[in-house]
Amino acid sequence: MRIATWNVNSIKQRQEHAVAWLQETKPDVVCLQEIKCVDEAFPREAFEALGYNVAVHGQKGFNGVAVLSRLPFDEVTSGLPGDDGDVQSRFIEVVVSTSEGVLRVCGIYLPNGNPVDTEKYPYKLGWMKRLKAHIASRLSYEEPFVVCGDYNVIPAPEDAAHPEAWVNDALFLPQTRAAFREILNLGMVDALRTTTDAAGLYSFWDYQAGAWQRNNGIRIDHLLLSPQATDRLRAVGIDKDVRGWEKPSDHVPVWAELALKA
DNA sequence: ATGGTGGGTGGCCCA
Repeated sequence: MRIATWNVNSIKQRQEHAVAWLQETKPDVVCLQEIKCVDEAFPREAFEALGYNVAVHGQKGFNGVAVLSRLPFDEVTSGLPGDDGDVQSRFIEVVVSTSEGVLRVCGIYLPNGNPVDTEKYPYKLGWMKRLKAHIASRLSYEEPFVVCGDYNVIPAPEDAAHPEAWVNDALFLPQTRAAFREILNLGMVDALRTTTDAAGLYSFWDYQAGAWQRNNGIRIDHLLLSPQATDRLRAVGIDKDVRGWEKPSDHVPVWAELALKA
């Protein structure tokens, strides 16, 4: 079972890329972020034609998350618990049944948090606190469970080509990294980092200043695994070549292969 | 070097 995450930066702009990438890599479950459209405008037919079930939690213009799955959804819920006043569409959770039991997947678009001297940074930290509480609650189920998406967190200096450029940024501030570590300390495992300590593995390159051409990247798209999912982890990858396609997203897909038969 | 680029919207915000 291959589970992938990809911030597409507008599904309308990236529909053809998404179809080509799905046909090439055939993931079983895909979490998409920054779809930037309302539910009704999501091009679900394009993905249904490839055999995917589609769950969407959209929003006009900004944010928006979706899940594509070859297996039917047993459950779909959206909205991160803990703040009824939060109207931003950044969280969706699904459950599918494999031949070896259930798999729970949360797709997240964690707030960016910049500029840090505005209300945006406390919103990010509050969102991370709510995410931690939700994950803690789900871990009690003792299921294979994956929380993947655009975390907008650079976990460590080796996850940036130029870490010194990020020291005052919401993606790398000590408080941000500490909040991310608190989630790991619950028992969640960073799929990529548990398989390699290599530096220079990135998932995002800014559109500006030739960041892609200079390989000035950061690793901010992550798959965090419950202990029961970690036990089944077989491979992790970053589909870096997608960043070199015509009119790309600024993020590329990241995926994990779990030993779970559909 | 306080710009640069690319997505949304609607007469600027967000990343």
